[in-house]
Amino acid sequence: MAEYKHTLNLPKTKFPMKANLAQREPEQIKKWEAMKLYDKLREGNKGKPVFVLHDGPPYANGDIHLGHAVNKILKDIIVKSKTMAGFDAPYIPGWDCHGLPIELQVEKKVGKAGKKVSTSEFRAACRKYATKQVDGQRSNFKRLGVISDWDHPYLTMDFKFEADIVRALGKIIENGHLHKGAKPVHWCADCGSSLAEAEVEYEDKSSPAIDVRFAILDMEALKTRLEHIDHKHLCDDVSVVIWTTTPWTLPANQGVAVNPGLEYSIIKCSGAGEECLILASDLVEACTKRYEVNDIHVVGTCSGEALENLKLKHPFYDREVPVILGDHVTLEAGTGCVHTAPGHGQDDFIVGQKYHLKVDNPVGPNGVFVEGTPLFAGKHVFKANDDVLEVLRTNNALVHAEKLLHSYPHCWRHNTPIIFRATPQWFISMDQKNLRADAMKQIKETTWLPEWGQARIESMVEGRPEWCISRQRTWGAPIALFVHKQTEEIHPRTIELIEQVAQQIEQKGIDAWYELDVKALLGDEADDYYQVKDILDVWFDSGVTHYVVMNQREGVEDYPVADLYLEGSDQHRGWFQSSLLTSVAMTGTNAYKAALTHGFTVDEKGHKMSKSRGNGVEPTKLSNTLGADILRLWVAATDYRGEMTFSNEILKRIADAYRRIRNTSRYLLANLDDFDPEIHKVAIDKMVSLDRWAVARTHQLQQELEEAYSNYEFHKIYQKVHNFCAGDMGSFYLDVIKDRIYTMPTDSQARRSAQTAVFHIVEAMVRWFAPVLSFTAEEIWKFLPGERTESVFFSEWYAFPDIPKDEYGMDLDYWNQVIEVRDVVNKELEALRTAGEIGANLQAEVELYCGREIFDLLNRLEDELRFVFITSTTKLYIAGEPPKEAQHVTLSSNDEIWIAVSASEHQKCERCWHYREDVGANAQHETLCGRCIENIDGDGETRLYA
RNA sequence: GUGAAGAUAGCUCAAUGGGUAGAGCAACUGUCUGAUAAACAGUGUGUUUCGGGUUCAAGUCCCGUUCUUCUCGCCA
Repeated sequence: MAEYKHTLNLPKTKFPMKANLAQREPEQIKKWEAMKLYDKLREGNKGKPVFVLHDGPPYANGDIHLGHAVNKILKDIIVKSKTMAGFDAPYIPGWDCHGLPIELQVEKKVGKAGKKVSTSEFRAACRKYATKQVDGQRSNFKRLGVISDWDHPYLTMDFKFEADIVRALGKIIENGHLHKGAKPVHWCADCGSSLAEAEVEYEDKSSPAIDVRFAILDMEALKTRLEHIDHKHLCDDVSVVIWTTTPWTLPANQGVAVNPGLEYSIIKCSGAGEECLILASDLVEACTKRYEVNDIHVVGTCSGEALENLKLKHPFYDREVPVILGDHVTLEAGTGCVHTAPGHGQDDFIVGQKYHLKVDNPVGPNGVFVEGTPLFAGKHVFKANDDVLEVLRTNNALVHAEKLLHSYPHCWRHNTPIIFRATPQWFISMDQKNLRADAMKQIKETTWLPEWGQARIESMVEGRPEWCISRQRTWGAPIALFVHKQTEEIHPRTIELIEQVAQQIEQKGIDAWYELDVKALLGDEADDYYQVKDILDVWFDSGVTHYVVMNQREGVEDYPVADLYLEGSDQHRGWFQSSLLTSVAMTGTNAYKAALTHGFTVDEKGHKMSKSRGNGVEPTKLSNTLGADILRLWVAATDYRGEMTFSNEILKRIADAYRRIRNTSRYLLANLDDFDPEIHKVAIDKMVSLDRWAVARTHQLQQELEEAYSNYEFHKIYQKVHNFCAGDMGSFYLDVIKDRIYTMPTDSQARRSAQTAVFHIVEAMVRWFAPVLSFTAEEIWKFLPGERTESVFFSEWYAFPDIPKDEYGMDLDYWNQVIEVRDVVNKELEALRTAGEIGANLQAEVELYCGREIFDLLNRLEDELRFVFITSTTKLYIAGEPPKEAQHVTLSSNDEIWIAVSASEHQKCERCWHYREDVGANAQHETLCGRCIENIDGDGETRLYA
């Protein structure tokens, strides 16, 4: 039976069907390292136009999560696709290494800096810890197939980097943006440090909400203000009532603010004793209800303005505080009278300055009332709340107390409530040298993708407060300033001194600042100045990577502005902004030409992935089970502009799609087993028409893909490549050419023609998905016939041969029409099959009755039409009188066609499986058709079209 | 609570300046056994989150709603 099977050219390949990615990928990574792929790419691409995607540094702490993987894979896809598009695209990875999260981890191990260990020992431990974290994350990123300069990353803790951070600060000072202030800032008692806006998160907290009497001291003054009301209704005791959720700030109270434009009521309550309370008129009802007093009588009303400068008694200290006016007072909650502690609130501070109120801050850095604070010294503020309540009760100042659940700022690292605390801090001013305005201009000069990113960052920069860059911590770059002990002015030679300090830091790291020989630096002035011991906000570190890396590092040394920054959408508030601000402050222009953002990963319910929800996914674990290419394909397939949904079902679909792409590649390779392009490649104008179509169609798709790559629309690439594999290739072209490749003489032109097309297709295809399925592409690359470079990444998009106008007029449009007819024929064949009359299509014969146009169209294929339909016989007729059993179909061109299908009555050729009349006609080959005999014994058949 | 973005078949994505909602995958059914832990063929599927409005006509424009994500926030 297998007599003729050996005369066929069946597909053959060692390319494995089963991907086995988990095992193969690590081997490939080793090969990339061994061949020094990254270095060779830099060398080989020298002189090409440069494209720089500047890597935003992940924080060097903890294992990478899916979000990290998404970010790095997207960057990798872009860098690789740019490389294949003919750019020199260096990719220097970085890590953010200073900062509190690392300090906290190290504290757990060695104890607090300056207590159990010296600060320099502590810094050494931090450096060691960060190094380890970088190593861990780096191997995780490598495992994802990301190609980058892994051996030479930039670390913000490199001595050179640390020195350059200080230099960057110097540049910003030189440009006049530094500002020293003492306003209240977010303060974390656990950190013992100020926090930036970005380090604050709002969470629900239960606080005491209390109403407190501030008795009016000067009744005569009050009466003067209230001339229009009958004074006899006034009680002896009149109090302004404030409402607060932070009782612990009362010791620092310096006034009570009312809104000048609001109306206030003096109400008389009769209870245990008679008293009068002053409340905003609109809040009287809510307040008295809260106080549970029923018997009330409104004595009179007045504007808030009328109360200005009335003297009040502090509820428990022997202190007179004034009534002051402020527009920030609203009717949203409380009493309309606001307790004002300038040291503990931003509005309080601002309004306090107008009235020259004392900025009292009795709270130490650890959140404990300092020694000498009457009644509360030594108590932690949140614990002191109860004590304050007790004291208020004792002093009969407490009107009401309850619990309130409200949104309250928390430290993003400790997750503990933070406080406002007025301390001397360093700021980058947004306005003293027009930083805000200049940054706003630069935002307009920058491309934001998606577009709404611009509106987002504009609103942020427009409204943000000045940037508090000082931290009272240990592990970070120093604010290397000398401040005059008397004048509090920074040293006049600051810029010069900073450079000298930077040079020392470059040699010894940040410890150089603390071991500094101040005398040597300042000479006789040394005693007049103190050295600032605050460190810089870590956001400053990462914010100046544009200065430290771009324009300095090899590969990007002549390149001051990055083409692209690519981060999660949260970085509008983070790195995009810190980079923008520092860059504008230093140079006047932005550090990047375009900012591209991706969304966050969410689970199948659309909820974000987080540790606490337990719905997170470990990318490394995924790589080691399903393979990094599956993960990469998911990243590419997902429209990252919105949320990126990850679920088991999605992953399953992705794995299915992967198998389809892989298998298509495998089949293409299998048909090239005996093909050597040097010897067998058929010139494009000598190819069979259908093969030329296949090349043209592939070329057309490549153009679409190149555009999608340059627009960073990877999900389109996924869709198009997949559809190409399943549609154009699987269900049409590859199915049709089987007959030619399998049954025609090995070296026949028509067979080599098909192989030539397959060769062009796989050459193109392997490049298309190399940026995404890097491991698989590399694997295919090795199986491709012909001379090969070491890696697919040394090549650019495939250069197709110029396709001449088809001599038979069979262009893309032509074949699209044929395919449409093929589809309707297939439907009829399916009906025949369902009826049990045929099995395979080759068992069928087809008769088509059509109008002149379609007839001419199909007739151009002559007898080869049957190969396009994969049927044994196809006959064409001018419509006339179609038989009754013929199915009538209207094509999209409005042309009509009648289709009659039937099972063939002929014998099946053992070799080509067609059912032909001439099977058995030749006595020497009783089971073969004439075509097969010609193909094995004769010169072989001729094919022109399909 | 603010601002922004999104919500279209089970999944991933489409749908030019408003004109009968489309692909692929999955599912199901069948075929083949010369891509075989494959391949081919055929078959459905949607109150386009929901509710209004404008219009001859709305996934598309307007108003509102719900949910999600990012973001902001002195409830003192």
